[in-house]
Amino acid sequence: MTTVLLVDDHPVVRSGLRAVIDAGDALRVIGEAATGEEAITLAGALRPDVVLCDLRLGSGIDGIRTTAALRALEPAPAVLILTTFDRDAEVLGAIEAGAAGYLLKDVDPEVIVEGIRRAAGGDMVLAPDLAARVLKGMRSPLPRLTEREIEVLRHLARGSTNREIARTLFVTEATVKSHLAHIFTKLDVDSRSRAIHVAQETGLI
Amino acid sequence: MTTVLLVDDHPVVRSGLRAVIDAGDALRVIGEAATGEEAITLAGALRPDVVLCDLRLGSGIDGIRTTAALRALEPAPAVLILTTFDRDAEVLGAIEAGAAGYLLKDVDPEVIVEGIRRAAGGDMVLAPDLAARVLKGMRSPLPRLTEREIEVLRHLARGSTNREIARTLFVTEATVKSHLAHIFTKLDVDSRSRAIHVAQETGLI
DNA sequence: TTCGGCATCAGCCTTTTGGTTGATCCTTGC
DNA sequence: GCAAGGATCAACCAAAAGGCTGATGCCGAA
Repeated sequence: MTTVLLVDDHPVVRSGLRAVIDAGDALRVIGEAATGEEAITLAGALRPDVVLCDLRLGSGIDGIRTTAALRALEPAPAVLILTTFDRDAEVLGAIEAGAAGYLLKDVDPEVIVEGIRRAAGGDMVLAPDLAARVLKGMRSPLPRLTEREIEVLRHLARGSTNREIARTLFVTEATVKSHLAHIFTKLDVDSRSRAIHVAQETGLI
Repeated sequence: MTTVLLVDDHPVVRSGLRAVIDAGDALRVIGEAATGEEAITLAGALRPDVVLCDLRLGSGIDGIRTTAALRALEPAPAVLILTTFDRDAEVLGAIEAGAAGYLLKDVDPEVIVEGIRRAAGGDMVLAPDLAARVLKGMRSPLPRLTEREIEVLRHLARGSTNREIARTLFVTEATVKSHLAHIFTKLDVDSRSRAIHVAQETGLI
């Protein structure tokens, strides 16, 4: 019997997953968590074979950080990411954090069950096109942004001006412009609006 | 016995809702639809008392249009909107389309069951702060944008420059700037980035 | 028909952004 | 220790964006 811990901030989704998973004989849900913190605690106590974890967990730590923390446990559960969109940045981030793969939320129940069984068996569970990229060692077409750049990007997406960003980050406008120039180059755009768009499209923020 | 039709493009969410709703004695799920079109067909055939409908339905018509079509049926089911965010524009749009209210997906199962029961009884089901605005006859605090302005806003959100927007809409940059000035005034912002942010926050686009 | 809202455009001016180049200081890895 | 990458800053220039005022044509409601 493969044991499963569910992590999703929506009770309804948890109920649905539980119904789907417990329907068969091979899998059993042994716990539910609404937040990443809770998931880590519960996983330590319950020692599930597989953790099925939503990428977005409302407030608190996100699915990627949760994955990293879960994989640091001993024994480490297989972590399967549940997501609505197969956005490059986040999914690949989760895989880099040690996830065994991801499932799209809009697939049929059987696919979810099958995915969990494969993850428990040590397989990678990925959509074909993404699997190809991962196996070829390519990260997403988007270069990595540094932490600071992501931070600036977030402020950008809130509509902040360079001056505002500079003030909040306690740096000069020159520094902000420098970060932005790097961000633009990496994202291959030439305006803040388009940077915001690309960042949102790719799940960078 | 109150009958319920579920409309959500995610099978897992439907399973969860079914489990939650069928758990009690008062409600019974009599059908599930993955799209708005399917929902309208099924509602006509099954005549549910309440339709629980996700606001976002992937491809095809959205929750608002679905609501409008459902309310045009005879007899019309009570339509309860399911959503992740209580974004003004969309939720109010759904209510204008005849929805009996909305439920946030992250509430507890009991709240959902209670909401369905109240909707079946003809009540409005709204979060307190929004209820206040609706009852006071106020639409959202945001002024209405014209169609053209929304159109410009959409291009804006894709990161287009004024020149690009002008070209695609076959007008001059002066016109685009004029529309933008109106948009900025109405949204109470002073930059395109912030306009994008506000528009996304409020579900305007 | 007159008025208001909407879409269209123009000119002028200031501010903000973006491009470029180059520099310093730190940390980390080899 | 040195190279590489990252964060920080500066100065200069060109382009884009934004603020303001005002004008025209169209349409529908009062």
